[in-house]
Amino acid sequence: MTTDTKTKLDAADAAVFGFFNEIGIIGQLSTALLAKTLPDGVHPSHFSIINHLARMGDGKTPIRIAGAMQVTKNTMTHSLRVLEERGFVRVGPNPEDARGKLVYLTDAGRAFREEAMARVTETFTTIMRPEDRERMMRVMEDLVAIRKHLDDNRM
Amino acid sequence: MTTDTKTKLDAADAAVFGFFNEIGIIGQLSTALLAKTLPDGVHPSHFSIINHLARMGDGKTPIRIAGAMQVTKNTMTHSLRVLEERGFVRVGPNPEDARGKLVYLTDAGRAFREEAMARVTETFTTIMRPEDRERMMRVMEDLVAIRKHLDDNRM
DNA sequence: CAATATAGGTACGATATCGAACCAAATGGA
DNA sequence: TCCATTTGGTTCGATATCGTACCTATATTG
Repeated sequence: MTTDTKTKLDAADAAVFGFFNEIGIIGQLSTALLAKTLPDGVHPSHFSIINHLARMGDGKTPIRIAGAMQVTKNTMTHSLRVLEERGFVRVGPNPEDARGKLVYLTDAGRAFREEAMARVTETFTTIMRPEDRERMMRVMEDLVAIRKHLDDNRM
Repeated sequence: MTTDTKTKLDAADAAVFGFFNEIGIIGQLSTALLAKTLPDGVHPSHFSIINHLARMGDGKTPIRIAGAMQVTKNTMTHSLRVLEERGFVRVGPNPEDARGKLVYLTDAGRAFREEAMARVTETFTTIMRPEDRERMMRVMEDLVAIRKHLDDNRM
């Protein structure tokens, strides 16, 4: 029985490892595509921050954004400085905590997001065939569930 | 008709964008997990190179590895130097091309991979519940197809 | 109330990655 | 054959990210 159990476990382990391997490759390829469609000097991580603020609402603290982006607060300090220099975000004081700050999207930031999303989406949809889109729609529900579970169980 | 077509296109576009968004988040979270299980000084990209050589066979040129890893040749030069210093790979001359080199895994490199994979897999399987694994198995086929299509259509 | 602990941010040094420039060997015409 | 082009690889300067240390302000506890 031990060998049987072990064999099953190994197969399951390999499946899990393979899943993350596929995810990693697709993520890398799509991030590379995204990077190419962004203007010079704008890193995918910058776009990701703007996108997050637009989707989830702005007026968040740098720490919260760093947590959501899975980067350290030092990295966020740096990224926010770049975004502020470009006029995409505004960083103001936090009225509720004299130590903290709050980050707001500017009109220029929102406009930049719209434009970038249009270009990126055009690139993506050009490459993806109808059958690929069907595959994407088919797996979406499971992907969302897995993402949520991972998100809720960070270590 | 134009508006109808446009509406459908927008919905499909949003689905494609959403798919890559989910993939990106899962990829980031899993890479962060991987990084935490690797020993100090070993970057996920280093593990990825070793894993690639073990799976696909070693004796490849740095350029080919760089292409597979989606990084530039400069980055590969740097990564291979690190891996060589750690004794995980051996870089020798290419008998067929005096300009080129060939990369081989050492016994230490293979041993390191075994050990790292065991730790990583343990971390992953600890977090993933049975229902998550079912989801993973369910989406694997579609993910592989999408990955292959993206891989064959790099731009 | 004072001392300590905690949390938000920043500064600094290190590594990973990239783009551009460069070198050396191979390749392919004229 | 010889020169131009291509290809494999390195070097250099720049940015993104991280870990550690540090500062300041809030929170906590005696």
